[in-house]
Amino acid sequence: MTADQRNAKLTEVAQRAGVSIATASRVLSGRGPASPASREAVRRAAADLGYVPHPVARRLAHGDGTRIVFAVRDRRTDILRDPFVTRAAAAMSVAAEPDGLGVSLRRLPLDAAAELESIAADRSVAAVVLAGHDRAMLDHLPAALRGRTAAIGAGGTDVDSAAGIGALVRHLYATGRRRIVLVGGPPWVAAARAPLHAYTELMRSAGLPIRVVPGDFTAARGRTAARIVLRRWPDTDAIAAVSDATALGVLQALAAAGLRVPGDIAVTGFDDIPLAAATHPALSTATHPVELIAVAATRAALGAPERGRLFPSRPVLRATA
Amino acid sequence: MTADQRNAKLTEVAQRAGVSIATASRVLSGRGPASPASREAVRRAAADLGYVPHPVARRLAHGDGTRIVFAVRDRRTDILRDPFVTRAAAAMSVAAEPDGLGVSLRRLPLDAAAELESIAADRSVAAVVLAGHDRAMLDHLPAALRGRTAAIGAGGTDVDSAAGIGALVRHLYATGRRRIVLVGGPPWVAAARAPLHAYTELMRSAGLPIRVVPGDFTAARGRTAARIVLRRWPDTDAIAAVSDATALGVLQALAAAGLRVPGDIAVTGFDDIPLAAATHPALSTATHPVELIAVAATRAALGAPERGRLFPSRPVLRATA
DNA sequence: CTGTTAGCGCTTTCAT
DNA sequence: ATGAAAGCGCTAACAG
Repeated sequence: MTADQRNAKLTEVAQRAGVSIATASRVLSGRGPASPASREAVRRAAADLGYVPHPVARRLAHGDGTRIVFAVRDRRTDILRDPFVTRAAAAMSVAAEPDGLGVSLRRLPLDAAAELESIAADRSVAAVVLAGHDRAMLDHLPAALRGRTAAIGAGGTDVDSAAGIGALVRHLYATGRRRIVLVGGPPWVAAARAPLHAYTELMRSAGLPIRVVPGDFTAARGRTAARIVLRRWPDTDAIAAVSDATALGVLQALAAAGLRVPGDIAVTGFDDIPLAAATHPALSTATHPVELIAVAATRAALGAPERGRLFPSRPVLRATA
Repeated sequence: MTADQRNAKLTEVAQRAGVSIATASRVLSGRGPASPASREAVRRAAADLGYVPHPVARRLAHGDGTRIVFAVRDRRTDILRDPFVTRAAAAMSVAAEPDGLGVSLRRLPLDAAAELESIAADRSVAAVVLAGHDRAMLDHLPAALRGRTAAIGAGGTDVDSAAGIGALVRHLYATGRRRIVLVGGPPWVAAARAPLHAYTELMRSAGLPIRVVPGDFTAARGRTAARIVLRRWPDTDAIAAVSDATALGVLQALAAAGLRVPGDIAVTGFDDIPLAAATHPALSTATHPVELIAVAATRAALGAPERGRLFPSRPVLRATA
């Protein structure tokens, strides 16, 4: 590999291989026919010259974009700093790297019609990954985005949160808890429906009271929610939150209220964030393979076949329940 | 704004405005002269057609890339899932979005010469942001990368960790601690030098023993480090870690050893991660504006003037010290 | 100030 | 199987 100063271009490779630029292109891009002979010649020439194709030129000729937009719908303006979002975005940035694609992060307001329209019109966008969406959003996607959009959450690639939360609630029940409160997700997020449904069904079939406080996945909301719970249902003996951050907020508020965990009240989270194991008492929760999901969604957005896969969630029982 | 089906191209805008494509380009790209008259005509035509420039074509003509590579040098293979990295990457993804640039994440081995060379040869790369680097790396940057590379950490954009750690150590001293151990960063990271130096100087000038255990910013290493400390220097009355994750690991190990914090041993972290406030006891630490730093580095890599800025770190005293 | 004319580097018909 | 040539959409010398 005779490393060259300036990057060689396709013309030079073709010249050196003694073929036309068209043939060189066919060989190097892997599309179209080429005789074994010229195939070999081009390969060697490219290697000799240390040829690196120009991805931008390639994409322009193809007519496709150079970046993946991860668009997160949320009312919180700081949602793009949320650990779930940053983890997913980072995983996407890793997954798309080999393709020469970068990822851009955008927040979408609850009504995102206009934003989606402008994203669709931006020719630098290769694909879009959505999160925090509702059904309407998925159904009214701009035509130009169809076929190159994937969603994380309900209707797309998601964690099997129903199974995860279900397992935790069942565990709470099995360990004697009967007044179990769910601190759920935001009502306007489609993905919040599944765990809520799982909880509701379990409680109903066990003949137990259904007690739900809506949340927003934050620790701050967890603190507030816990206070609401204590005031509204003083006999509560377990709180299941749909996010670890929320659960930690709950733990704080309970401690401040002088309650012992799990003695007085058991607490569970969801996500199994790294720090869930590092707190006192260590949090019982269920796994959430965010990175795997983000990568799957990215591939789906880029046209990979399998869509709408549900990733398993496994309960991790530590000290709080 | 007569929204059009297909994206209009510059030719059509020029045609509609009654000027040449060159003039239209000059007006729309903002470079080069143009009479107020044609300026206005082009603007209006573009608006009428809902013209959105083709960023990829633009970049090809300009000869510059379409993505920012955030390259993190570390021996840990899972470094790209580290909260610091994901936070920084996400912030960069937000910052670069308006420019139509995406970000890609890559891990670099300790000796990254070859990788940097290949990044330099990749024409899709607009700029590079480095982290976890050492001096040699910065000095031997491929020529093609000079002028479009910025670093997070020593020699680049960084938090003033010396001031932050210094303030915490001084606080420990002021509250009566005399056997203060530092759990530092990895020796092969340039950015780990500053806090170590700050600690060492303070201890030396106070006539106190210098006790350092190298770390790697992880909670696991914090646990190990704490055990080492207890064995090696049983009289230790304070442990200052250079990362919150590490400090949490330290807290765990101390709790497991039956020691009370801050009664027996005070503990401080660094970063002020959101969960630092949510643990029991709440962690005393110092702020680390990761997002601001990442954005500044991104701009620097893209050619903004100001480089090598140091961002302030403010102590946040909670319960552990 | 403005239009003409080459590119930017690669892909892809369309003949041969 | 292969080459010539026409784009992909925009930018930037270079004359006027």
